[in-house]
Amino acid sequence: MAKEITSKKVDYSQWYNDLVLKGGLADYSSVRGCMVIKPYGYGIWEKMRDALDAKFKETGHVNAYFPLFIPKSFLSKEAAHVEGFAKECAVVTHYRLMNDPNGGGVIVDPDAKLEEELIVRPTSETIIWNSYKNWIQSYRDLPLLINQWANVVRWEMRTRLFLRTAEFLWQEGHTAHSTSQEAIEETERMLDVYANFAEEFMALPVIRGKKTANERFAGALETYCIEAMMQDGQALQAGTSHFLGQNFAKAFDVQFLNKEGKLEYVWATSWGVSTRLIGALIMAHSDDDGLILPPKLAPLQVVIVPIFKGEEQLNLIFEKMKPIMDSLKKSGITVKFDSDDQKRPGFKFAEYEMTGVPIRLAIGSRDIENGTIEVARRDTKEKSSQALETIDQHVIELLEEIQKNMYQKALLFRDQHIRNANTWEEFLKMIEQPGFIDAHWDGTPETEEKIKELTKATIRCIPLNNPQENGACIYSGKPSKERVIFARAY
RNA sequence: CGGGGUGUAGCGCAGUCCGGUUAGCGCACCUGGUUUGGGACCAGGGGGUCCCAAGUUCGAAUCUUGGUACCCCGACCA
Repeated sequence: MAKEITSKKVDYSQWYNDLVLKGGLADYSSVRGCMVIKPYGYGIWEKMRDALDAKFKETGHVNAYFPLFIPKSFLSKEAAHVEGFAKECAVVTHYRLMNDPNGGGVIVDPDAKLEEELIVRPTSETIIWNSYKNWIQSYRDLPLLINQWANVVRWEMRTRLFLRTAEFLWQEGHTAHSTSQEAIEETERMLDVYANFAEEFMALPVIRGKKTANERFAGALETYCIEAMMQDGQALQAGTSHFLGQNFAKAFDVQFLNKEGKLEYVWATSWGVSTRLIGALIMAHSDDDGLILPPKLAPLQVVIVPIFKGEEQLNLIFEKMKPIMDSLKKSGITVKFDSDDQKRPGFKFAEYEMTGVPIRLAIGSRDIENGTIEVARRDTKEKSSQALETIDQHVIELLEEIQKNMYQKALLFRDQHIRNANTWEEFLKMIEQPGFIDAHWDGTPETEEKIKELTKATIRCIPLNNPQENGACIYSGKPSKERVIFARAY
C-alpha cells in the first residue's frame, strides 16, 4: 500500500533506506549529506545515550563540553592526526554576513575574514588536550576521565543515512593517565563497556579486537574495536577505543610531576560511538516488513490496538486496559493505547510492524467476553491468545524473551557466516559470499593492502584472546601465528 | 573525485520526445457520513513561483544555453 519496503534480497541498500525513511527514523535534509533525525529515531538515540552514559558514570567518568570550533593551528600539532582528518573538514573563514548591494539577499562580508580559520571539529582530541594542558600539573590531577556528548562534522564524499553522514552525533571519551599501563587498561575497559552495551542492549553480538596499523585511528598507538556482522554479511565497526600513548601530550605539551618529583608526559586514551549504531541496529535485525527493535532500545515497547465499534466499546476496552497499562508503566515499560478511530486495525498492525514495536496487544469485544487478549511479538511475528488477568506479567517476560531471542538469532547468523579460509583460492571464493573470513596473515601492511586491492576485503580486527596457531599467510604464504578477521565493510 | 539519475501539491509519480484550453493521477490532508478482529468506503473540498536564470516564440513544465540542488553506484573514510 502506501508504504512498500523493498525486499532486502532484491536490493539491500534500498531496503535499508526504506526502513530508515518509512520507519520514521530520519529524513533527508536540504543540506547535502546531512539528515534530520526524527523523534522516533532520536528516541532510540536517547535510549542508547542514557544506557551508555550510565555505564560511563559507573566507570568513573564525568561529562563536559568543549567548543565546536577548533583553531586551524591546533589540528597541525599532531602530525598523524592531521594526516588522517585534514582532508574532510569544514572550515569557517568569516564571521559575518551582509546584505548584497546588488539585491541578491545576503552575502559573506569580505571584511569579516577571520585571522585564523576555525575548523568544525571532526573529533575533539586537539581542543581538549589544549585544555588538559592547563588542568594537569601533578600526578594528583590524574587520571582525568572525561566524556563529551557532541556533534561532529566530517565532510565525507559519500554519505549514507546513519552510517555515514556529514554531521553526526556521538560521544567521545578523552582520558589522561600517569602510566602507560593505566591508559591501556582504560582503553580495554571502555571497549568492554561498548561490547557489553552492544550485546545487552542492541542484541548485537560483536567481536572485540585490535585494528592493524593500516586501520588504526590517526594518532593512536593502538586502536581497539568491536565489529558486528550485518545481515548482508558485511562488517560494521560499531565502536572504537584508542590508546594514544603520549602523542597528544607531547603535541600539546601536557606534563605532570610524578611522585618522585620528575616531569613526565601523560598517557592518553579516546573512545567513541556514534549514531551509526542506529544504522547497525537496523541492519542487524530488521526484515522486509520493517524495523525490528530490541525491547531495551525501542522508544515504544508495547502498543495496544483496541478493536471496537463506537465510542462506548472503546471506553469499555480502555477501562479494562487502564490498570494493565498502569502496572506496565510501573515496571518502566513504555506503552501506548492507540484509540485512533480513523485508522482501522489492519492499518495499525502494519504500521507498528513497520516501526518495530516489540509487542502488540489487540483486544476487542470477543476478548472481553473470553477474558483474553491477543499478543503479537514483532521478532518472530507469532501471535497468541493470553489471559487478560495476567497479561502484564506475560508482557514483562515476553520483552525479556524477545531481547534474548534477537541476540541469539543474530549470534547464530554471525557464527554461521564466519568461515576459515586456508588457501588463496578458498579466500577468493568465500569473499564473494556474505560473511567474515578467518585466515592467516603475515602481519605486513603490504599484504593487507594487496588483499584489499584484489578483493575489497579489509582486516576488520585481530580478535582479543585470539587462539595462537602456526600457519601460512593466505596471500604471501609467509609464516603466521594467528588468524585474523577479513570482511568487506561499511 | 569519477559514473548515473532526478528536480512538477506534504509524499510518490505522469505529462517533456512532438510547445497550444483552467497542469493531471495515486496516497496524504480538511468537512460530513457509514465503517473498524490484517493496510476501509462514499460524497464534497483545499493545496502548484512545474529547481533557478537568460533566450527562442503570438504562446514554454515542454525547445536552446548556462547554472544549481539532492539522491544512487564506485574510490576514500566511523
